[in-house]
Amino acid sequence: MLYSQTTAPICQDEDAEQLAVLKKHLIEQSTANRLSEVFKALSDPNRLRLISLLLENEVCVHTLEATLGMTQSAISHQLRHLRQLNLVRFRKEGRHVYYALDDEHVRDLFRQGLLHVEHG
Amino acid sequence: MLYSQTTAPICQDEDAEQLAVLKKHLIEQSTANRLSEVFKALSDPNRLRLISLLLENEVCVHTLEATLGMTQSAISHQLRHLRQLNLVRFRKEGRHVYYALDDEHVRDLFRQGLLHVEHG
DNA sequence: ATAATACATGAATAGATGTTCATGTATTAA
DNA sequence: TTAATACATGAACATCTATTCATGTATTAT
Repeated sequence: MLYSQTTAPICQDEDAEQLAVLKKHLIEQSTANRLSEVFKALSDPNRLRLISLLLENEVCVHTLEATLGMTQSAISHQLRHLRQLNLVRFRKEGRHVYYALDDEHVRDLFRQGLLHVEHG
Repeated sequence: MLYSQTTAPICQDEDAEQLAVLKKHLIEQSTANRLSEVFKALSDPNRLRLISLLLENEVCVHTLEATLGMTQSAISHQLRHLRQLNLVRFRKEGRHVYYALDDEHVRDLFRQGLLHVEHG
């Protein structure tokens, strides 16, 4: 078979039953929204570089700045974004603030995506 | 331990060796760019709904329109986007055009993301 | 040939997103 | 207490993105 689909091509005027099958695959709008939020968090190159640093370490903002070559402000804004999505946690210690990734789903998706991109 | 990181907190003025370890985790800029492209493709709710239909079936545009409740134009634009990223293939048959997902990485990421979102 | 169907596409537009700039707060050092 | 360091945040701005609107092309039906 040229096209390795599990079912035949679906076109509504041909088979009404197929249409019903298709509709079962359609994800809910609310599911789509939540799913897109997760992927959106991983959709920016600088945010991905930031996440790659937080993946296995607690790191303070200043060190992120030095390592990423982004401005402190840009990093803080990105961290705020990730905080609002509950994807990172932070801990204040003296005048430092340590951030770490706090979502296993994102960690898993990041790693899987990386595997695919690196040798896919 | 309160924070289950694999290494100690990293802050540059405390330990230069730790900084070197951290830098090894930082992904390349080009890797970040390519990775973000993949996740960006999955970052829009309507596109996710569209992809959910193409995940296991070849479907023609008109049926996508009827099922998704989006305009034909919006769907065609999204399909063009996915085409340019080589994420879908298409096949013309008479006056119909059948689309199908053509990237296992995206398929895997979609499914994994869905699992996490649905019962995570 | 003419009309209708299926799909594509450029332009315009509204909204989202990421960065910078300026400034503010909290903690430590001098 | 004064200065410096570490970080946060609002506003402004430029860019990107998704949709709509109008229109175009190709195929089939009449």
